[in-house]
Amino acid sequence: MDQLPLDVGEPTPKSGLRTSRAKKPVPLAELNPIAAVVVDVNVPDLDRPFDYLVPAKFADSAVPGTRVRVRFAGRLVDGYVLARQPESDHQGRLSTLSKVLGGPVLTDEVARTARAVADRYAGTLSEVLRDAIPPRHATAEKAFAAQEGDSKERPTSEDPGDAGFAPSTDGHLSPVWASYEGADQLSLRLAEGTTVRVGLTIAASDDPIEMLADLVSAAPGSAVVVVPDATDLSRFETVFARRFGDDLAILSAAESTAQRYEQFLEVVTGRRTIVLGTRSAVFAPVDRLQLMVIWDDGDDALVEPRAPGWHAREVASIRSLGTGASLVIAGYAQSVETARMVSRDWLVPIQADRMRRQSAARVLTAANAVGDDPSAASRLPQFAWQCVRRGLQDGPVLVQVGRGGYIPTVACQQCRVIARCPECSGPLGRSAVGSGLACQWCARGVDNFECPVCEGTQVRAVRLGSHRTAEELQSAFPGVAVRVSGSDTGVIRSISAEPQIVVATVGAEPVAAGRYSAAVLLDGNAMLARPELRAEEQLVRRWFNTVPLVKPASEGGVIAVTAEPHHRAVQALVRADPNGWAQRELADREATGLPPTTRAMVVTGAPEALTTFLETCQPRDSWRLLGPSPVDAESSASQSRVVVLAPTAQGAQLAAGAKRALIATPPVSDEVRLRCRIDPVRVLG
DNA sequence: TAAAATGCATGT
DNA sequence: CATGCATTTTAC
Repeated sequence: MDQLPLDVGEPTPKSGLRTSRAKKPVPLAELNPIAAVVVDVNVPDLDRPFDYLVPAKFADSAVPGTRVRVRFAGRLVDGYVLARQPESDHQGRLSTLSKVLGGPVLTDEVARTARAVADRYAGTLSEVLRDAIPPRHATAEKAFAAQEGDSKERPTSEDPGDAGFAPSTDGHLSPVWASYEGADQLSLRLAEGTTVRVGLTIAASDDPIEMLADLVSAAPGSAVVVVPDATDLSRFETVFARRFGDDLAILSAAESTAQRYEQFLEVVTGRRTIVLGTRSAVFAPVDRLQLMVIWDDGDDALVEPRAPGWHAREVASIRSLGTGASLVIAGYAQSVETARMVSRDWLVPIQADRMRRQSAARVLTAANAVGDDPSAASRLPQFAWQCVRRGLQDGPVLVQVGRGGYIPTVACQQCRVIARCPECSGPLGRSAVGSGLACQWCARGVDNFECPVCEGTQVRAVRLGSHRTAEELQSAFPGVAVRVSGSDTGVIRSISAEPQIVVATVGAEPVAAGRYSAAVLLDGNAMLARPELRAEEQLVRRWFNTVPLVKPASEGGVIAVTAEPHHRAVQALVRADPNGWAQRELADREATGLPPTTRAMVVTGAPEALTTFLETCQPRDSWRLLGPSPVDAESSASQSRVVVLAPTAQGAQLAAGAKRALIATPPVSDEVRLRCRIDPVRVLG
């Protein structure tokens, strides 16, 4: 309002410096001389496009989606052109694009998806784009451009007559799908190109990779398949490479920068239409996206560790909503989030019929043990020993153990149910002050504990035993090779079909040629006792991921579970009913108001900063605030943590409030940065 | 985030 | 009412 910008060339008395530095005017692009640019500056305040003048020399190269360098706040920064416009509504002086780097890499659709993801997680667009677009590799780009120029017969994805790849099925799926009710509908809708969203639970006896490849084949358009890690990726790649040939691109951060960027360019130019990759591949800029598949969405590797910490499943969901692309969330187990999407009719559940599910390895528990078993309470009860012994008669045996470590939590002395906070149902632990108990989530003190199950008033500490399992087994089976697989001792990928014992920590189970003849799942009780909100969920998922490693019941495959036989997690395994377990867990979360039935936000930082944050955030009455409670920071600065639980219907308000608060909270220099995460992996505990 | 603009206490 | 340093504002 006050000092309106003066006409070009007219010097102001007080801006002599600027005038003397001003460059001679550069001719501008005739058409749409303004570029809206998202600058790579990660400040919540600056999370909006900035307008720049497009010089004539960039008129044709600075198209939407291209990487540019611009002068911003005195610095040269990277950015992307979001759009070209005839004019700007910016009142001040516009700067000029400094450089254009390569061709377009950011499609309009990915930009919109990334914007929605940033909004959902109270992050910035530039943060999300950093995840969505791999770092530029100039050499790879040059090589790619040269190669593109050479090949005259560039495969046109528009051309329906292109015989390079024809769907191997005419909307018909392979026979394995026969036991999956609703699969015909699914393939039909994929073939005709209508939107379908599915929660797919795969039975242990079936091959998920071939099945998911079937779905990709059934869909005539582009597909993106996301797996959690490099191990899954290589298994999928073997099958996908065979089935999709040159249409397949692999997007993974494990590749070299050059390879990764080359694959990305193949995708963004539309030369490859089927993408297989790890979490960031969920943003793959394929041409006419038709199908997204997320494999094993309960795996935490699908969460981007850097801010704003998006989950590939949620990104896929957002992208599906924005584009109408079909969505398949598949796994041997069903995550609670997926169960929720099913219960909200956002996903259609598809799973194998009971007969097919029951065809997997038979599950034994202590309840199956005959007569009194004196060792039933020990770490490796008698029926588990027997399971190992019998298994060794015709193949390898897997012994799955939980991670070691002390668990500072308490359980009912009598019935061993975990002691929980009557207020927020967080786990109770020994209070740091005094001798009482305190909630580890909301810091509420609990003086008079009463077990809601058996009314006991005494508690006991729960801890994991040390991992002597391998030695114990070795001395019990002297002639047998006992190998250990774990992140500390080294992970074994695969083993032969020879009789041997593999002791593996959860998540490090090798694949056995011809499958294991038996498996023993240990430490279930201790893992079920962990204070984390998602401990049981992770255990159930791990168990269901282990079943396929063991021979089916028809070949004598047996799995022994040492955890409490009547626990619903064990029952789910016995009955091969992961969906039922997820439904019940969901109902519990609903009853206690915990995620995913509520949207969670975890804020950590200096106590004063937290106060400011919460004020600006304007929590509604329907939101629950847990804490602030002190967090045991390794650094000397005192840190607190607040957990905010809001109804998911108010997720947008929560994120918007968080963003407002992040802007308002002064960037306390030196102090520990205020951190805010929405729906983090570790919500509570 | 980094520079510019503003604010505030201090000293002449 | 300059001067220096801290805090706030702005960024095309």
